[in-house]
Amino acid sequence: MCHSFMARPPTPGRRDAILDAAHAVFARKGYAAAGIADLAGELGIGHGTVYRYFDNKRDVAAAVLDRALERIAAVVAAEDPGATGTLAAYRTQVERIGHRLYELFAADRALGRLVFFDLAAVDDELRERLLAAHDLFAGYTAAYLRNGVEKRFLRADLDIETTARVINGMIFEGAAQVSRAHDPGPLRERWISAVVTLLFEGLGR
Amino acid sequence: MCHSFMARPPTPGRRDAILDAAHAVFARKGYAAAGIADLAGELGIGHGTVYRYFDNKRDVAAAVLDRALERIAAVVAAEDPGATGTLAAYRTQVERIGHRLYELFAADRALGRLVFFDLAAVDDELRERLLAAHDLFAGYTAAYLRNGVEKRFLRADLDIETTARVINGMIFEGAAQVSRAHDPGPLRERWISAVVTLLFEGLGR
Amino acid sequence: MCHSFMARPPTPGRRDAILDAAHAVFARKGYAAAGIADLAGELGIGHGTVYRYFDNKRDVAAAVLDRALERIAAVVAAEDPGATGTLAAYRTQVERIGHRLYELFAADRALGRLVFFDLAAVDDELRERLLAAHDLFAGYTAAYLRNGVEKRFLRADLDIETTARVINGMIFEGAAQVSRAHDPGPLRERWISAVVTLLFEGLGR
Amino acid sequence: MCHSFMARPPTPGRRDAILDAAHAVFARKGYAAAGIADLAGELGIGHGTVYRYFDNKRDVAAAVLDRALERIAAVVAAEDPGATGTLAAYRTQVERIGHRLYELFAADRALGRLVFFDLAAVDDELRERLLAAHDLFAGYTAAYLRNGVEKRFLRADLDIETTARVINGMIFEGAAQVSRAHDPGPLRERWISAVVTLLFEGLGR
DNA sequence: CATGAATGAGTCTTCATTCAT
DNA sequence: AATGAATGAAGACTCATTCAT
Repeated sequence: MCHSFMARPPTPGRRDAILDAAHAVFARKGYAAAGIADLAGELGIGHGTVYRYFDNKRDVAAAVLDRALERIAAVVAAEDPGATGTLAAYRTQVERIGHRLYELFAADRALGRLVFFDLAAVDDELRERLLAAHDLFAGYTAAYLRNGVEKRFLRADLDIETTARVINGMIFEGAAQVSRAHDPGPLRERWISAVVTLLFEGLGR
Repeated sequence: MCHSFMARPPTPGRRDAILDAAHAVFARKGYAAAGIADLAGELGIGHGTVYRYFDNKRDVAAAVLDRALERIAAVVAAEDPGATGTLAAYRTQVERIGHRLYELFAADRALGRLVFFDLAAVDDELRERLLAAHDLFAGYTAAYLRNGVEKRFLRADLDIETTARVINGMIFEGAAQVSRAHDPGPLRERWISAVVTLLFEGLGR
Repeated sequence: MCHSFMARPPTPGRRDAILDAAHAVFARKGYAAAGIADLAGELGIGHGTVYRYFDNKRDVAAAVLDRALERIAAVVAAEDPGATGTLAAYRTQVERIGHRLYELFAADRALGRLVFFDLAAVDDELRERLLAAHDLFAGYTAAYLRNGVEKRFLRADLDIETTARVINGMIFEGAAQVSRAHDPGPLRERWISAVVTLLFEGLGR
Repeated sequence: MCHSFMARPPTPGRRDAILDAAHAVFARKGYAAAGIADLAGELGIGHGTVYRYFDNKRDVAAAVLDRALERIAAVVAAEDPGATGTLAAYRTQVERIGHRLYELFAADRALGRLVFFDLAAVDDELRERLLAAHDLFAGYTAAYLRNGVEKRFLRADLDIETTARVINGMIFEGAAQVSRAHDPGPLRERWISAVVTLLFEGLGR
């Protein structure tokens, strides 16, 4: 007998599976060139099914972006900004965060392309969401800096807000490079080393 | 001599006018949402006319990107990497470049959106072109660093290539911020100051 | 068994319906002047639907041509070239084929216009396909002639290949005339009679 | 001084030159695919110039068709239908016409493609013009047949009108074959021979 | 007369979205 | 819930034609 009148609940995990597929396909073909049929084809499901889990294509992109940003935020937020009390300890903390971040982008080559290139071009709202994440990340970095200033191991005259963004700019440019690289391994080490040297030792002799 | 039989020559500046319009429209609506008719409408010309100067929509975007990158390159390349012999002089040089760059992005608010968000998403080839420009800009910065190392006012153990990209990351993140800001004036000063402080004085006390 | 989750299957006969419509519309307006919207309008379907069954407009024309040629080939191939052993029997066979062929073109007035005028002008490849059909039809006619020569009721010195095409030329010119005629009835009889007289009795007294 | 106010007469021969170019280009690319710019490009003139000699593209095609049909008519009409008094003389006359006709199509390979394929598909009116030419040619052939019947060297019971078209069908199918052939030489001889044999000796033994 | 820059009507084609099954 | 057939809005692009020079 046919049970079509019973509302079957959404297939568990299907939403995530669609986001995984979208993550891969958007990164491979670009958002504009990727079709809903491509996402569905990647999963072997009917493309109408995508619309049971998302309102429209843009909605999928928004969710992909959100998930990507959450993964980055998880790395950034994993440390406690108030946990360090010395410059050396902060340096170690920065190195640790850097390693985890570059690990993330090295492990998922699609991530960088999505976050740095494709999804911000979808529409104004998504670009704002990306920029809001930048603000969030800058807030985290600022918290580290503020802690350092308060604990007196960082310069008292730092423009904390701006310096936080400066530092994030260095780091995310590095993430972008790691995403591009054929072999991200050596690049990652060099990048972290360059950032840390600059931050803690400066350019001059 | 009789010119009465000569056809109307290509309208001088028409190609540039189309690129100007495209620059504005792509930045306002985004590349995907902007139609050829929007570009033509902006200029009050027939949309078929656009196709006399460009092969297709993507070709317009490519030219817009190239022009944008050339304007940035002109700023980056305006200084002589070998011109400085002391750390103080180099610091002044960095401040000068920073001012000109932020001036550029402050004066043309569309520029940042195009270069940092929209045009890289058009297709693979444009993204590669943008990345090639990054490489080029990194090369310029590296030349400054190399000069400093040779002249002994910068640390001998610098990873020049990577540090160049780190520095560019800081600067271009700043340009992106200036592009976003409602009032870029104060932001620009703070940013340059933060970058310069970091480069030449470091985070620590 | 429960089929409630099955999508709607491809509408049976839809492809043929589109070809029927295209057959009519191409013959009425000509291939170039007919739009995909005309085909769809003829059927009361959305014009996007046409693209679910055909790659593009030219592809529709190719299928229309193939179907038309198959219908002609079915008539030409209905008889057995080796079935006759006397000149009189062959004459009867020729009359039978002629009747069926002219019947086909009289019943479907569009067929002649498509095959003789419109579809060969679509592009080189369709013209080649039409010429290949001519070759095929000439092969059939040649088989009849070869049978006649072998069975000694036709002249031994016939240039079979060329004569086959000569005969087909007569017949298809007749088909073209029948297609044009307002009332094909009498024309058909006169034509078959003229062809048969010429073939079996000659011009002279 | 500039004399642009004086109406300069049309460049002599320019109209024919355009028709020559159109003849070649239409045959090479097909009417639909050929642009006015292609015609002008072939001649090295501005494409606006074409409009000084023709109202529009279709008008060019019409003139090309007319010229082509006139060249064919000239061959068909070169003989005097009443000039022969015996079957043998008529046979010779037919051979002579055939040779000249195939000579025409062999010398100008474009002619067949234009007349048999491309130009009839331009629009209804051009197709009618082609069919009118067929009628005209049939009239000539009928005049030969009528002469033969009157002079008693052809069968009295001939359906002259229809037989004339049957014969023309044979001949023009031959012309189409000659147009297609890489080397029309041998084909031409075989074709004339086949037609003449059929007309004057028949298929049977 | 000759030119070719400009135009925009017209069409094909794509694909996100809907919805009957 | 799942499917994929159907839809049609939307837009890129072509090119015949016009007309200022």
